[in-house]
This record gives sequence, structure tokens and C-alpha cells, in this order.
Amino acid sequence: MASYEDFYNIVRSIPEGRVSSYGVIARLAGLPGQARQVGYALGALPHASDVPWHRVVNARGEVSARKGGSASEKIQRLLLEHEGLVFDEHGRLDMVCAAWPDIQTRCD
DNA sequence: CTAATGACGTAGA
DNA sequence: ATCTACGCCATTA
Repeated sequence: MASYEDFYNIVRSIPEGRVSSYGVIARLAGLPGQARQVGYALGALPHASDVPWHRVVNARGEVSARKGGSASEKIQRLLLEHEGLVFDEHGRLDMVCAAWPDIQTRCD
């Protein structure tokens, strides 16, 4: 039976400067279609966790909006930009090159 | 026990 | 490309 730890371990394997999506994490954890649980799991992370939760965005390549407009959204974007990622004018990332695992090589 | 909710995704219009 | 509707299911009310 899968647990939050499974999600956390996968997220921990995302390289710096790369991102993945909730749906992908769920699939890698063997629970396709349960993307919401991934977000739920990340939201339950303690503040001092070693899990790079900020490297998980939605399938559109944007930082998902929290319910109460939490400050973690801004934090997430700042952390990602700090890792070299660039958001376009729509607040989205280039998922073809930034997504992990690699979908397509040739982003150079 | 049932109903609503949500860091999501996909299909169809 | 954007928008809506629906499926998903653990957690909460």
C-alpha cells in the first residue's frame, strides 16, 4: 500500500533546476489519476522537511494556487527562479525542457 | 453514516 | 490558445 513517503521519495529524486508535476509523481508512485493526493501530501509536509516540494508544479507548468492564497506560492516561485528556472509572461515554465523525468532530450 | 472540498488531470467545445 | 465539466479519492465537516 502506498503512502505519503512514496511521494516524498520520488520528489526527493527531482534534480535541482528541474520540476515535475503532481500527475507524474502519482504515476511514478503507482497511483495514476491520483494527482490530488500528491498535492495533499506535499501540503502536509513539515516546514523543515528535506523534500524539495517547490519542484512540483501542475501539468501546465505553473505554480498551483492554494486555497487561502497562501504565501507558499510566492516562496515556491522564488525558490524555482533561484534554481535558474524562468517563468514566462503567463507565469508558466517551459515544461518541455524543465520537466523531469526527461520527456525529450535536446533542450540545448 | 453522508456531503463537501481540494498544491490535479484530461477530454470536449 | 482558453474555458467548462467531470473523474479521482483521502481528509474534513
